[in-house]
Amino acid sequence: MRHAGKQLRRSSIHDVASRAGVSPATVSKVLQGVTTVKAENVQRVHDAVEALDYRLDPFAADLRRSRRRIIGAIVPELESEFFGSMVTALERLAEKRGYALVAATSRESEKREAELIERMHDWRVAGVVLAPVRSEKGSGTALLKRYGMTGVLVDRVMTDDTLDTVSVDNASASAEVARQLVEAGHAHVLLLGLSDESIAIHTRIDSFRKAASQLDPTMKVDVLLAGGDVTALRAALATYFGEHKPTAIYSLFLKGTLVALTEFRRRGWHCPNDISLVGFDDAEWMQVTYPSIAAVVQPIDKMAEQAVDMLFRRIDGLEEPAKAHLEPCKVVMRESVGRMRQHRIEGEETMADPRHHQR
Amino acid sequence: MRHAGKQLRRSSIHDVASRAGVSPATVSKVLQGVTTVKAENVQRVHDAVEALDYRLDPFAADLRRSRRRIIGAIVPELESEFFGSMVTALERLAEKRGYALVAATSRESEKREAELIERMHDWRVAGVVLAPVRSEKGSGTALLKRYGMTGVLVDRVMTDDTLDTVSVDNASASAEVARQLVEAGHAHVLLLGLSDESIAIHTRIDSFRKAASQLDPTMKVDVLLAGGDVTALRAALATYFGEHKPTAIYSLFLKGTLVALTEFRRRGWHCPNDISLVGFDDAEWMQVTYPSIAAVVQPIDKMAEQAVDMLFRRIDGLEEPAKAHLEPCKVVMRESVGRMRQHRIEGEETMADPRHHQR
DNA sequence: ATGAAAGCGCTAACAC
DNA sequence: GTGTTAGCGCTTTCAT
Repeated sequence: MRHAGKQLRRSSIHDVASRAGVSPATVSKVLQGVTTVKAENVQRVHDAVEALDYRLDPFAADLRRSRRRIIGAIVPELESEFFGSMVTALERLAEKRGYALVAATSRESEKREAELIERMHDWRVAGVVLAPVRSEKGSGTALLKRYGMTGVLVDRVMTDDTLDTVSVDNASASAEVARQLVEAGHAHVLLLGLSDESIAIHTRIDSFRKAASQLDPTMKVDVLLAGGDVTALRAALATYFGEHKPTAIYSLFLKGTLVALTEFRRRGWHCPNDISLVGFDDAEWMQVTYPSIAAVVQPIDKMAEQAVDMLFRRIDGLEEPAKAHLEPCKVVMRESVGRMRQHRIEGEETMADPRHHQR
Repeated sequence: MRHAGKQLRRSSIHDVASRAGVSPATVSKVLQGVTTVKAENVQRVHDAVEALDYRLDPFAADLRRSRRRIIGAIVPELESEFFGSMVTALERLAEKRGYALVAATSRESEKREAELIERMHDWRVAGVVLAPVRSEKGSGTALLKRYGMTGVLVDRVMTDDTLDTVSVDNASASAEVARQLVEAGHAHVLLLGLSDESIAIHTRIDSFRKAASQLDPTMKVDVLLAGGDVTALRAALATYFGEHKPTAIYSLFLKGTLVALTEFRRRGWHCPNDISLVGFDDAEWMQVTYPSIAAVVQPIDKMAEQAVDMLFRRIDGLEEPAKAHLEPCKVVMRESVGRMRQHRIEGEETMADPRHHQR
């Protein structure tokens, strides 16, 4: 173990070889744990490695092997804990299999997503986990196919695909939200989302509708889908509240929950007194605020596990039709959802009268 | 542009060369924009590239050049928006200079941090941006030096270092918090943190103390530093409240703010009526909750810019003593901080009586 | 203006 | 058991 300053050239396998008095090939064998090397030479190599502070260049090795021990991850963003946790989990799982994970953010841009896929292709990654920007119709999955890359899609459901996908059981989750809202006596619910092409979002909407109308045919379900960004949604919600007053909001995604809370603040409304709120996506802060915010929690680690499993099955050469894996969510009701008085026993359509106290 | 299935071998520079009827060397020149190539051949090469869907293997190129166009980022975690935003910013900045960023999480483990530094070393990255685990005394910076790697530390102040560092002006920020708290009439403040070795935290404490005692010599400042993890802090805070009742808490880090909020909930306390709260680190949710939470906001993008600037200056060969860069924070007061009645005019030491309303 | 040759650091046949 | 040889895909003198 030698202290090194700024080295001009790092020692290579040749240096180790000559110091150990063997050939580079032997060093390579020792380093890979091939057992057919004479014990004495194994020792000499190890000594040389130690003396020279030698470390193998994995890229050079991979180059020769024509097979990169890297898997790529492309996520829309890293600013919210969902994808942060996702990447962390993927990293751990990939490393467990001897691969390094390189993550990149598409920053919600389809163009950048495409560039990143090309970069991963150029890097000859063994596989890529792609969390597509917004729509799963995106060019991303097409590119993956076009390049013959092995990949799996996460956080989006399958469309037509020849690609394995891992996502959350949106239908069941939404149905469960509907069930709980109906049971709590809510008769008018607003679903809040962005009008992207995402099938996931539409599944959330449709299953909510279906479940709700089954459990309470009279329930009124509004859907507010703003095009574009969060600002548009904020404006749309403000307008909506000018004319309607649902007893609960079911936000279809995390930012929607924030938008709802913002608008509540602006109007001086409080959960659950004035309105109830439950959102898709959980976050750490949601349980410490007052009121705590009800949420559909996605099993991030499970999704990551599934994704990496499927990916490596493909990397290992499995040939079989693409599968769409669905992981179940948990719906965690918290203080932001109030119970309405006697569900419609006297045909009443009055406003909230939660049993929960505010303060 | 040809549609490819699973390719057995991607076309290499040789394939392009032979298709274009030139040598690989010429292709390489064309690809690098060397101007001394005959226009006709330039065209032929481009045509061949197009026809074969050729893409250069950057790792092979880097290998030959003995210089990897990669910079590494090592962060403690990606689950909170701070480091997520940091990595996103670093990625953008690195790419602007033609480098790819590979990020990895040390998961708050010094051991893993060391392993990651070694991996970056093995990868021959051009430089690394390291956000050290907890203590900046960590082995991380030592390893960086030992390997002669060029790197910069972020989010931690300089200790003894021969390494450039970029951090936040903790002293000014804390002094400003003290000023605002004193001005709001607070006379007893609890500082809440983890007892890691971090100089940053101690700076925050010391400057708060100093500023506070200057502005109001009678102010009582308690400091609660729990060893280990967040659970320990939660317990310590619960105990502390058994005996003391400050009028405000200044949380020294994000998780502390969550712990404080948790404990407030458990006790049924509300901000700012029962107690005020301001925390180091801002988050998106803090402005939409009720009450909104006051926070010291760190200029993440600025820090990233500084870090990348310094890093590349070193990569480009600059030799000069390491510098410690300090970026100023903004202190954003929000509803969680209340104003106490007439600051001690009649020697009163009564509890909160905020002018802000709760609901 | 171009190409042959050498080589970045490594691995894998295949002889010996 | 071990070394020789021949690359992986690229760049870069250096002749021509």
